[in-house]
Amino acid sequence: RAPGAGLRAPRSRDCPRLGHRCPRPEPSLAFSRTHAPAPLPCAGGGDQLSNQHPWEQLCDQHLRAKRARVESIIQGMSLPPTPQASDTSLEAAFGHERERGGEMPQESKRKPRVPQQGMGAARRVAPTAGSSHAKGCQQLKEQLCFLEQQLRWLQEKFYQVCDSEDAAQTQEDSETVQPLPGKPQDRLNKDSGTAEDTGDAGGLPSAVRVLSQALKHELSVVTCHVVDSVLKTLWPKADSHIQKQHHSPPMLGPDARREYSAGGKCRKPLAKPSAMNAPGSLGSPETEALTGALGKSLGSYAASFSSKGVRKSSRVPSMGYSLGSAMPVQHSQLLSQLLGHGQHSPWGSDSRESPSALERGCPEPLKLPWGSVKLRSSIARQQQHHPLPLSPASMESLALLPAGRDGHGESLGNALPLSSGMQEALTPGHLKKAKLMFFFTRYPSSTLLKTYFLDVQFSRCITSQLIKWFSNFREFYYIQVEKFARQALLEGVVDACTLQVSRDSELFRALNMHYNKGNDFEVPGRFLEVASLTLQEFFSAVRAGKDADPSWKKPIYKIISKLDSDIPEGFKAAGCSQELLHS
DNA sequence: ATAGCTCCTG
DNA sequence: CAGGAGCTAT
Repeated sequence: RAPGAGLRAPRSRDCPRLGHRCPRPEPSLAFSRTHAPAPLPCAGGGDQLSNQHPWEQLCDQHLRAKRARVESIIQGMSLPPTPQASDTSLEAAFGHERERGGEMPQESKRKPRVPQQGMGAARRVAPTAGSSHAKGCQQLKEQLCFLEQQLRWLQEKFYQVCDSEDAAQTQEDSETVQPLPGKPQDRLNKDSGTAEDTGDAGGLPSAVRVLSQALKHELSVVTCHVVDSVLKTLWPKADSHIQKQHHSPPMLGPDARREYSAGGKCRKPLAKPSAMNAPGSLGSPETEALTGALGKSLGSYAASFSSKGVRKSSRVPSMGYSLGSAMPVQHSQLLSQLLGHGQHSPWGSDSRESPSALERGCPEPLKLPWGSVKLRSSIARQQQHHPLPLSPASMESLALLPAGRDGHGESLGNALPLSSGMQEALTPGHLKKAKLMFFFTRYPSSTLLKTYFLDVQFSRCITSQLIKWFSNFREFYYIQVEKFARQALLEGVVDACTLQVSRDSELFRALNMHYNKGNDFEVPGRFLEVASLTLQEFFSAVRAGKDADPSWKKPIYKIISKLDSDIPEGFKAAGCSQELLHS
């Protein structure tokens, strides 16, 4: 592969460009083998392995595909783990896929096309030796990141179901209400611990319990596989160490997991070796992977929101499809747990109290009639029987659930996630979110987009539409900047450096008006820097008369394309889009 | 051959 | 913001 192609690699399209409205969504989204992480743990028709749970089959296949991909990537890499290895550690995977300054050669973002005429000999960003390895790492990072987000998404969905279930039961049974209505893990433990206790007439609780176990199992299995293969890939030495304890990948014993945890720096990025991840801690690898990756999450995001007024706090996207204000405490707890605060993430506590869930391999849930028990329907029923104060967005999200789509013969693609709220169309909330994301990234890769719009079922149309959005954003952005650059020139500005975009400047207001209409998001300072630089570049170019060249903007685009920064993790939150909508 | 970009238009 | 044309790199 050519050196510069790194991030953009994962593509799997086979039909010409599409507008934003597809006549019909392709039935099998099944991200082809070229695509990195499939958005769903379900890819492939999965008819073999009939003794396995459908989920498990799908996941297995998915895993095999992923493994194959990883291995092929590795083969393509010149093996010597360069010093970059430390840099390409998993940390980067969950952090900065692009560092400022573009010192990562493999991070070839969209290379703005070199002008057909102007720029002459295309000057690439000299990606050289080792770039293929780094590129491979980069891909792995993105894959991991993406997969991890999927897991997180599932996790969130799962707890939403638990919450609604729990709320309903407390009402029905008139249970003595404790000060705190019970944390998620409490419910979980109750569910998975006591065998048939909660099973009631409706059958829903038991279904949820079974689902809980299945989910936990699947998540842990998948995560283990992925982490394992990545480790194998990047640190062959560590691999040999690990394999001693870790022969049968799917089921990890507690010891193995502990060892695995202590496995060292490889995982450090996933979970900072602090309190909750102390070597002796019982957190399973998957737990730490999740919590760790979430760790740097909403804090920074929350900080990004302006703090005028108490109300602002509610603007921090919380759990999607929240069931209203009925259980604010639970939700905030849930949120903080998902973010890895406190030593017990839901999953961690689960593996502590009932590690058996992992070890026994819980075959029981495998017999669950998945077709009949849908998360969605359980939520819906909940809503009917116990109408909770639903925000419009929540209603919307429910309304958009693929309820009546049965006509499609729903193939593999949407087995679980779709049934629990995956959307096949982009909503105004998504648009708003995308606009805010523009403050951080002007040139998001499709992979990145998939990572941040977890609640949408990606298809080529969706991808194209999102890309088109950002293209439109850029267009507006550049037009505005150019306008102000020319204006400055006319006003007699001489030194480009004096052109700085502040929050007071008109340019900023124009931009802010478009991307942040309600002005309820505090635009990151970094964006101001980027805007300033763009302004200066335009100014200088125009002043130098470069605008005579039809493609005079390309070099500027190229510069700006390197200035993308990380998007706060909070934007990945499931309900982010909806929350933003009425903020 | 095509994904993704810009440019232009409505 | 979407659609389409045209271009480029892969």
